[in-house]
Amino acid sequence: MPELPEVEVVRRGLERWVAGRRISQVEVHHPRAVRRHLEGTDHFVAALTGRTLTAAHRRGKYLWLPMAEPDGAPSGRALVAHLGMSGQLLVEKPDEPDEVHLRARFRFTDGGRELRFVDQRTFGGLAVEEAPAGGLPPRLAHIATDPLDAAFDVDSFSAALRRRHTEVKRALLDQTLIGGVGNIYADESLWRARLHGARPTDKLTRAQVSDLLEGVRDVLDESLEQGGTSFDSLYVDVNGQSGYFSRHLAVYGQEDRPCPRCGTAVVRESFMNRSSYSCPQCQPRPRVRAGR
DNA sequence: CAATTGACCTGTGTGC
DNA sequence: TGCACACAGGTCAATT
Repeated sequence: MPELPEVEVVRRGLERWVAGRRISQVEVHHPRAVRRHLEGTDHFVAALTGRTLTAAHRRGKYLWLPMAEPDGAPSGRALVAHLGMSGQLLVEKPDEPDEVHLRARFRFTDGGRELRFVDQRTFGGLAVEEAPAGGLPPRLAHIATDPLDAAFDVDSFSAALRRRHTEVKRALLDQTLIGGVGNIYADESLWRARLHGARPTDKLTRAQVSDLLEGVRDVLDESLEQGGTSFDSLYVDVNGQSGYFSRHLAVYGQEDRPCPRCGTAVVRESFMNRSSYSCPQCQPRPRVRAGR
């Protein structure tokens, strides 16, 4: 599934292959793909047709592409995309056969490769949103910056984290606190920081928060390196999975396999309706759990 | 107001 | 062979 590094790879691909091109035609093949565009499918199509996509930006796992009017003036709006769990943005020759789960297609006035949104499970989606020139769309304002962003503020993150009364894994997954961290990176970061996900955030020391943040930063950096290996291809691909998943995961999906640090068997626990993986030796459960 | 839970979705794998 | 069901999990509305 697309995680932050894969989304960043997609952003780079869009920047390279799509930015600067003018849309000639838009097809929506599944209404659910544009459900976040509240004015409806027709409005979505009309808002994009004839406009130029001028750039590609990312905030957490969200992407947005600002648009320009036919005369070149900024339109004050942007195409916003979220890949959900199975979404892909592909740049393909027009004669490539349609994918089974093709949800939307964008053709361009240059007659070149088209942009396709393919999404098996339709958790992802597209919308046209207000977006001030050079700024963040207000609809994405609640998404916090990520540690790869120059604007990320370590001190305010640390303070916010320790002000919370919740478990540390919940906090890592809370996009209003830190952007871009999903289930996989949360588990990997916690393992690196030797913290169990159920540790209460308000009891974390400054040093533990610092270790945790370093873990997040390292795992994002390393996986971006992996996911980045294929971004030179013509496809704006989401399959960064191959390299990263097989080689770099210490605990995620590694139930019963030895912890790379101490050899203890990794355990899987159910948490927030999803799986959590950890090393019971390196990441002991807290004695007093967060909550009430 | 902060924390937490459930709905949304479909392909894949497993057990009976 | 076919069926039922668990699982994957990001986001947001609804609820506590």
